[in-house]
Amino acid sequence: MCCNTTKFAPYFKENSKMRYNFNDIEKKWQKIWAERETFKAENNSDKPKYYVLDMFPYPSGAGLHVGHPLGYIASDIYARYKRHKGFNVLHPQGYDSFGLPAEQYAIQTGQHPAVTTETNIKTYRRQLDQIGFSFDWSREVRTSNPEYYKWTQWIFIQLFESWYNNDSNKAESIETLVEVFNSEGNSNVNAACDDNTEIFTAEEWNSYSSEQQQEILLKYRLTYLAETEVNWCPALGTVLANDEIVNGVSERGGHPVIRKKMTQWSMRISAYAERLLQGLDTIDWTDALKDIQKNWIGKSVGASVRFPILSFPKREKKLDSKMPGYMTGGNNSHLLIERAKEMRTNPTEAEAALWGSLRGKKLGAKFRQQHLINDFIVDFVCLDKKLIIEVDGKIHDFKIEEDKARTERLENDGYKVIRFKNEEVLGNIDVVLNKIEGELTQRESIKSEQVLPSGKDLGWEIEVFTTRPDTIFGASFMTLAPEHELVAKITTPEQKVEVDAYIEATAKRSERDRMADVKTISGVFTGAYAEHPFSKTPIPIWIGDYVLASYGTGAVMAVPCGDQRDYDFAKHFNIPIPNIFEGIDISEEAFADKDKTIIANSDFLNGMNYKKATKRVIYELEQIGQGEGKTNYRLRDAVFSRQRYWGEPFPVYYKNGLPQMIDVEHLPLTLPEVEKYLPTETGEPPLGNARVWAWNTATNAVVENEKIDNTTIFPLELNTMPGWAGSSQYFNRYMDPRNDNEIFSQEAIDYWQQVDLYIGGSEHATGHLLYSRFWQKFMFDKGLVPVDEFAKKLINQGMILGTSAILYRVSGTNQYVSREQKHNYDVEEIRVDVNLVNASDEIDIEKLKHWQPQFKDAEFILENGNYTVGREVEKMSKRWFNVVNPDDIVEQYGADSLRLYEMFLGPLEQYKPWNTAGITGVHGFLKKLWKLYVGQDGLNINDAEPTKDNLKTLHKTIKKVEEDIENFSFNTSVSTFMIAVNELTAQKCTSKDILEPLLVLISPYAPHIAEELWERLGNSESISTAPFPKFEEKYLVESSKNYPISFNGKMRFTMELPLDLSKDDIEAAVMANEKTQEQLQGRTPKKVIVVPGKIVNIVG
RNA sequence: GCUGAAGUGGUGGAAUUGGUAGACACGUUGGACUUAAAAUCCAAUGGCCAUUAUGGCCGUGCGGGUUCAAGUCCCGCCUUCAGUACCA
Repeated sequence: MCCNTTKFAPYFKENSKMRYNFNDIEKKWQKIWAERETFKAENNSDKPKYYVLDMFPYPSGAGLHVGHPLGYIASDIYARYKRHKGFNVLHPQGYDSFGLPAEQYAIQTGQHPAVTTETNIKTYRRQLDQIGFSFDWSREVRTSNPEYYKWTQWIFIQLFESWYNNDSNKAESIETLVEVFNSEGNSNVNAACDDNTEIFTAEEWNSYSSEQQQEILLKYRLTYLAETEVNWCPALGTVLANDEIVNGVSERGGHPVIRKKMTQWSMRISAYAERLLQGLDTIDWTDALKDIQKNWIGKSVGASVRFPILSFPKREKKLDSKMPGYMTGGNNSHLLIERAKEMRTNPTEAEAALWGSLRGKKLGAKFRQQHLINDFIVDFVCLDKKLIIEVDGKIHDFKIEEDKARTERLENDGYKVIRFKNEEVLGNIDVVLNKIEGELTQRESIKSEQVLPSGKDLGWEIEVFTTRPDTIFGASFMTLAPEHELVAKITTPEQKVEVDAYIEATAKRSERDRMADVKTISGVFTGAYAEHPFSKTPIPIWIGDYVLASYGTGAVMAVPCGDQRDYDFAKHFNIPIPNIFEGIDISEEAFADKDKTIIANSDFLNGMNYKKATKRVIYELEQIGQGEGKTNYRLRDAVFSRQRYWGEPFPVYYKNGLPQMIDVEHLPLTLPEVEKYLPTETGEPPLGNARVWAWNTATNAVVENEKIDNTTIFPLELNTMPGWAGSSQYFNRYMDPRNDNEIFSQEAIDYWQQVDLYIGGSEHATGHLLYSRFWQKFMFDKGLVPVDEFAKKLINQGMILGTSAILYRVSGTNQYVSREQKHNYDVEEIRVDVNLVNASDEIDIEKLKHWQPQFKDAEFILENGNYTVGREVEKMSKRWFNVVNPDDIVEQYGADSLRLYEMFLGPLEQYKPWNTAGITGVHGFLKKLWKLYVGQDGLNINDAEPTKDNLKTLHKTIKKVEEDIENFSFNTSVSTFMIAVNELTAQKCTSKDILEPLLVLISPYAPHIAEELWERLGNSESISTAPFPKFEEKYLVESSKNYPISFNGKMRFTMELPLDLSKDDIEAAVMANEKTQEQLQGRTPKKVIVVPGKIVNIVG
């Protein structure tokens, strides 16, 4: 035995070298590529540049599944192809390594997210390496590295220091804005800013305190602090962006989401709405993706119209109207007057705040403070309206009975008493003032009984946005969102109860309920009327929850004849539906087709079409000063704060509650250590747990929290940045990733310019891909990048889906029934590991019993001795147990097989279920390819002159593969390779002139086998930069064509004819053929169509 | 509802401007090799009807239309997927 082994060993060794030993070959070349840095890109080169980028992955604990590499393989093929075509190719890879899963894991285990992330990245790297990607790993970036997020923080500061000038249509330094404020105030500034920004003069600006100025500037900055209503997810303890919510629950984990008000950092992306829209026309992205972004930006063009509010209808007088004068004290006045004076000079904080807003008829009525009424001192009173305002401190909680008696007595005298708590006044004075204002308008003046307060006199008006100003004469009512600020002011006393009840009911309904319930029509009349700008007729004002406070002005002019919702609303509440369309029947439904509209019953708009009428009505509105043309966008500013640990810290500390930026030279501000990754007990973000998280402005260092003195040492921001922060400029950082002085050098960005080809999933359409475009445009405005779109071309690869395996458990038992019989039982679906199931959908019951304990004692109702599982195609996910790992495939078939197979599966953009059944096909192809080059005894290659057939096969392959790669049709080029190898094998081709160029064609797809065979052919340089073979038409030129001969369009037989025959000659030849006569059976054809080189069709 | 994409054998999918529908694979069936299995090779494979090699009919979601000729173009539907959703 021993001797035999020794004797045959050399033979086996030799033989194994001749086999397609993919595991050895792939390891060998991966090592060589890494050692020689074969794919390292230089920032300067004589070659033209090409930048191919993948969306970098989040390194999750589950590792790569077979879906991840799909896009990477496609981009790698393209990158390799471009190298063959003589380009200097940048093809980098990195990790989007901040994110929720690592943090969730940290919360559960206490493991620092950085540790988990590092482990996961190692796994990713190993998995990526074994697939043989041509990444330039020397440029790797990780968003969670301080050296990287230093620049994320830097961009944040740049945004903070900028405002958007709508006149120059670009972002500008905040300094330029301050200059304008100093010299002329803000009345001429045309900026993207908060809606509630007040107008001030230069004098006023200069009189403001530094804090007041900073507060005003925040309303202009491109990143700003604002109290916003956010999507709060209690389970995750964080705010979610709209695109992180799917069907009302969080995308991650599926937890419920509620609306909540919080102070948050926001990004003023809305300033860029129009440019984000226009820019789409300049880039080569798919229409599908552009449409998603267009919809998301949601531009609508129309007009803004202002409707004055009319007087309320008269109501009966109930109040006792004896004139009280201003001396309203009672018998004990002399005792109380001194006390009242004292209280006036020493008001509480809340009283002082409120008085500041009530004094000097600021609300349109005179108030007195600490005034005597009978034997009471009331805080504030408007004698004219007999309205008393009381501001209560904590002590009043214990004097409820006393207060009640006092209120009763005052009300008997005809006063109305409203009470506020200190916190209400200090917390949100606007709400308080709004309520007071509402009360004032509801109460009659005792001085003037005949003239009622009128909205028109007060200058109140409802502003609406409409896309159909041409239908303004069809407006028969108005609807306000229940949350609209005017609602409290204009509602008449008669309607108040009903309106309040409706508002309360709406507030209780969650977004989800509102969404689910689109059909129910609800609303309430406020009792108030607005005046039509042209007809001057009164229009009733309703509230209804179909109007959203967050879009437009939160108010609509309802034109029931032209809008179905308005129509339904009008029908439901019996509101008139005037018809303003010529010859259109609106008795059944509204008519919304604006292109077919001719306006009638509309005064000066009669007889006009939509376009003309719109133009005219806007002109008329401008003439009377009640409206103008306006464009609205659905795109909202993006909330940028997350109540999370594992994210970029904001380079921000707080001085007197106002945010201050840390100087750029002190970046990065690194994440502090915390003991717990959960929010603090007081509900602060996890960074609230950090003990060393204060900023010392003297030393410019992070110091212990105890040292905070608010003079030199200040608290730091506790929120962190969202996931998209780190991914919004990473593509530019790859150009110069190790630069510590700049985000990237001028030379680097000038050389690489922008991404030429970007490949990634379309699920990022309204997230990463929109935010990145926004930041790129900002960087462009700042002169930092040469182009304002970061990716010239974008391809969306489809997702590879899993095929889940489903067991059917009979309800309430531990019995499982096979698929065929499930309809006979009441069953629940249970997903199980797909690896337990064979290709015929039969499960291995023994393995299943060991898989999870619940199956140990389970009973199975079989069908023909087997248990067949149900199948469901869905997203690959750990929780569906349908994840297929690429490692096993690589182990069993090799990386080249995996690469080819993923491409062969179907068109790149298509969503497709993973199914390993076909992988033997491409693996067989590689073996066949190998055998074409390597025989039992060595290479099959020689210098034989190629035959005509050899050349024809090669050149048609060159042509097809080149076209396919340019069109990203990778699946068809795999077929083309198969055909080529099948043909060359049949031709017994051994010619080096054919087989060597063929390797270059295949190399982008299957680089390992190509490199190996390339080397065996005697090449010492890597195949990766070998020139792509040149296609030559002459080898494909044919002298004859096998014409399909069809009769009435149906192909019956074919006929070989020379290509240089004329039409007539072809016709003659075909007619002379006996098969033609057979088909015709004596009939004479009516017509013979001859398309030379294509087809012959005989009609008749 | 609106916007976009798609619908082709048992399966994944081909078909560049209208011009031989089903390339290339998988699977299945039969055969060769083998003690056997694997691997490999050969043949058949859209359906139906015939069968003497030859043939015939029907077929690209459904119904119409344009054309010598339609998977491809036009009109009207159906279904699936994705995005968005009371957006004024």
